[in-house]
Amino acid sequence: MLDAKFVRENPDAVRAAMKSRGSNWDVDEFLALDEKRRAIIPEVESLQAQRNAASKQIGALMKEGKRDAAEAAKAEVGTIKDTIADLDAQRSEIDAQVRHLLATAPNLPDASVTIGGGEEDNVELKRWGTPRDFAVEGFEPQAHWDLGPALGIVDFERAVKLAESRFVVLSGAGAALNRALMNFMIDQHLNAGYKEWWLPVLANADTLFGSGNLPKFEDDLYKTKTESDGNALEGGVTAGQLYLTPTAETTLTSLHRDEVLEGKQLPLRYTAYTPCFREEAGSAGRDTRGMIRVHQFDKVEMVKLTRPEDSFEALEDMTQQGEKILELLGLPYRRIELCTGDMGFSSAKTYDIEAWLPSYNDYKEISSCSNCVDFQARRANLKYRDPENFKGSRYLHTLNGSGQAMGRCFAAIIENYQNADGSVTVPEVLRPYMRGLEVIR
RNA sequence: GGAGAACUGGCCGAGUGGUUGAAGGCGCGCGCCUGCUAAGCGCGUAUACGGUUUAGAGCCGUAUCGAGGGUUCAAAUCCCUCGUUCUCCGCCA
Repeated sequence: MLDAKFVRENPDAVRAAMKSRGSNWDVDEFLALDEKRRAIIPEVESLQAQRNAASKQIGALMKEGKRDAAEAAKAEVGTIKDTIADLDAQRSEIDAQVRHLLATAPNLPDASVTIGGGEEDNVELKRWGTPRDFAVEGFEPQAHWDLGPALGIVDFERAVKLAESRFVVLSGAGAALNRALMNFMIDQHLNAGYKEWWLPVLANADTLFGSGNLPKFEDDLYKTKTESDGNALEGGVTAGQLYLTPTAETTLTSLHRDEVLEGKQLPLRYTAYTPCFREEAGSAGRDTRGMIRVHQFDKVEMVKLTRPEDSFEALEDMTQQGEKILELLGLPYRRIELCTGDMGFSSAKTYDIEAWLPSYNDYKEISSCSNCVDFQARRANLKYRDPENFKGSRYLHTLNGSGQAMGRCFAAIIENYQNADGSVTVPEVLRPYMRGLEVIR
């Protein structure tokens, strides 16, 4: 969420930022509502002050036994009361509108981010590793959606039988490889000082609001209830509604929601494995084959809570931590800095890590690391205090990054490590996690 | 899923319609006293928003006693709905 005060005082900067993102968020609508709101507040409050003072007097008169005087005063206050009720109604209407507007405003891109319209304007920052030249090796590489089923470790058909399309079943060495990836990744993060968590994969509306998934992206989420099940509450949220989490970012970031942390505790570095659930409602027809875009996938997530002044350095560290996983797995990758037009809703700056995928003959996103600065902190009320440096409490900064998306990593491994005979060599770092298995055949 | 009890400031805890933003205690901060330690004494100790101010401090106002709504001139106190916790019952990996 943006700081209302900042928007009020820097409307041109916000306008430019929204434009750079390709967002049609209406700064002027906000300013108009904000002005109305700020006009009505003193009015209501001074009337309330009058009422409170008069009520006190009535109390005093009653005590003195002056009943008639008290009754007269009551009648007088009655008219004030009506005016207050009227203004109050106006205020809560405007408040709701302001809240909704602020809740649907995307974060402001950091000044360092390249201005651009979309994917084509992203900036490649580095490459690591060299993709294998299968032509030199004399065979045509198979895509993971052919290779996996051929090896009997990936089964799309049975996934459809059990659920529907865009689900995956893994078996035998495939299931083991997936589990190995999870343990390998988490161990790497533990070595780097992250703390491991195990989390619910159903979360409530407050949690999804804090991360920025609600209210704008409800269509991307699986829900436990339909609208007709319960009482509709304010904000269109169904009573008792839970959502399948699209990423552990949502829950990891909300762990300290409505808490005030001690500055000494920061930075907090958290990691968690969870399955992730996405409707992919808007992605019909994209990446329809294989396990690149599915409704349920596994991910090991990293989240950091930092002091504001440390967050951009923390983003570099976190991105490197994500890259380290791919380096240890021997997967060629490149790092992309997303331009303003391609960044996610909550992010001020995002690096994507893309792994080489022979089936796409291209790099494909496997990780996304973002600094959300105080955007999620404001939504989730995440604060810290540091009495030696300032009075009271301040919003901290939140960061999140995949480390890594296990399904896409799985695909990258079997494609990049495939052999001419259709077998797949297990990356060395994973063998200890697979009871020593060297080759999947 | 059913029944009962509870939910007050950092913590404990008083408070069933009228100077209660909230007694008292603990904790914490500042000061005093005491030749160490311990004890004692005094003062202070919520947050958000709005106004005032160049800014801060200060001052004024409003809101906040689980959340939301209602009754009333006036609600921590009365009513309704919801949430959470605890106890008992049911079900269950």
